[in-house]
Order: sequence, then C-alpha cells, then structure tokens
Amino acid sequence: MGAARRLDDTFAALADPTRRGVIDLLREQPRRAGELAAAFDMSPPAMSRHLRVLRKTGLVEEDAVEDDARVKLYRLRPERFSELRAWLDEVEAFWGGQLQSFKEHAERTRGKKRP
Amino acid sequence: MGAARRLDDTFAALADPTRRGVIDLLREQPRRAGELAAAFDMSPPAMSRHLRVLRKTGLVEEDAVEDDARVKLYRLRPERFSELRAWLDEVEAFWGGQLQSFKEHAERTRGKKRP
DNA sequence: CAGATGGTTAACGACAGCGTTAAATATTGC
DNA sequence: GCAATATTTAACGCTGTCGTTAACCATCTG
Repeated sequence: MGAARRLDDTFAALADPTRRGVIDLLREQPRRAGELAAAFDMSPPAMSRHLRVLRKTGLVEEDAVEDDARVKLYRLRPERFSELRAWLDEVEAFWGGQLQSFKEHAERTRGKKRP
Repeated sequence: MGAARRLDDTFAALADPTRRGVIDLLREQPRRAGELAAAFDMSPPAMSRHLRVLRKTGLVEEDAVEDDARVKLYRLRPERFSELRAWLDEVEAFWGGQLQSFKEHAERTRGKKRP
C-alpha cells in the first residue's frame, strides 16, 4: 500500500514536461543543477524545486563532486522506473497474449481507425 | 511533439489514485459510470469528471449499451498504455548496457515478460 | 577577510485540479 | 404527459502546483 502512494508521486512527477525533459537530459549523463536550470531557460529556484520533486520520488539522486563542494550532480536512478514498469505490466496483463498483436496492429495503423 | 503533449495528460491522468483505481476495475470488465462512482464512494459528477479526463487521454473509451441508452459503459483502451511503455523503454534504454540495474529490473518483472 | 559563485529555502501571486451541490439533458416506463 | 433514472455540465470553495524575486547558507578564491 505504500507502493500506491509512491506511484501517486511518481506519476505526478512525470506529468510535468520540464521534469520529463530533465530525465531526458540525465539519460545521457549526470548534470549540475544550474546546468539544468539554464537548459530549460528557468530560474535556479524553479529548477531546484523540480529536482526536489524528482529526488523525493527517487527518480533521480544527487551527489557531490570532489573538487567543488558547492556543485551538486544529479543522475537518474533506475529503481522507480522499474516500479513503474511493474505497474504497467500488471495493468496490461489483462490483455494477455493478445496485447502484443494489438500493439503491433495499433502501431501499423496508428492514427487511422479502430475496428 | 504532439506525443509529448499527450504524455503530459497521460501521466497527469495516472497521477490520481481514483483514476488508477478505475483503471484497475476496468481491467476486469467494462463498468457503468454510476457503478464506478459508487465503487469509490464518490458523487456521480466527480466520477464523471475523472472519466472525462481518462477519455480525453484515450486511456478509456465509452460506448452505449443497447437496451438502455442512458447507460454508458466504460472500458480500457490499450493504445495509450503502449505509448507509455514506449516512453519507458526509451528512458530505460540508456542504462541497459552500462548499469547493474538491469538485473534489478529483471528481478522485479520476472516471469511476466517474454525475452 | 571580502566578495563572488552554486544551490536551496521563503514568500508571493497566478492558475489548475478535485470534490460538493444544484441544475440541465436524455431516456425509460407507467 | 409525468415521474424516475443515468449521466453530464455549471458554479463554488479549497488546496496544491509552478514560476518569480529576495534572502540565506555553504564554499571557493584573490
């Protein structure tokens, strides 16, 4: 049941385009807080809050870099994403084996019509 | 780019525990609007809005039942869930080779997925 | 030490989400 | 036609989120 609460926060965190953008950037490599703020043309406090949200949900983690203790590096953390995938698996389970065929079919005819 | 906008709405829709609960119920079988409202001890208007949100994102669809045109049946729709899975796949792609987290993921979802 | 730099917290205004009740729309059945 | 049923829309209040600027803490540097 604690997991359900965590999903609330996880989905809420991912609902924001800026935060998904941050995740997208962190996919490539860890980044500094200020670097992320600049990347989205946003004030440092605003980005700081986004990072706090992401940190709280466990989607990212922060750690210091040796040479300068002021700088904080943010990086992705896989666990929550796996949790998300687990939820998806559970929901999609009901379609059973037909999901794959449906998915493929949907991708082929995407944007068109439904039978 | 249209897809990104859609993800906003999809994640926002899933951030609400009631709406995830609705999805969970619809997993088993289609349900009537009023039935869903009762299931969550919630006023019909409140549930109606939740259903509108889910409908708008394409996570569920509504269709009438023959014998009584007042009744509307809601059911799940697979496409958006697949889209969500595609996003997850993309994000998770980055650490596929480089981290040990792939093992964690495999452990969490063991026995559910095909190779 | 003084000042600049990196980052976060505090306070504020704008705006959207969620629930409620009341009213509206559509359909069924007597 | 008229009351009852199923669902949605309208209007209201509460609460939380997102961005901004100002102030704060910690750390590096000359």
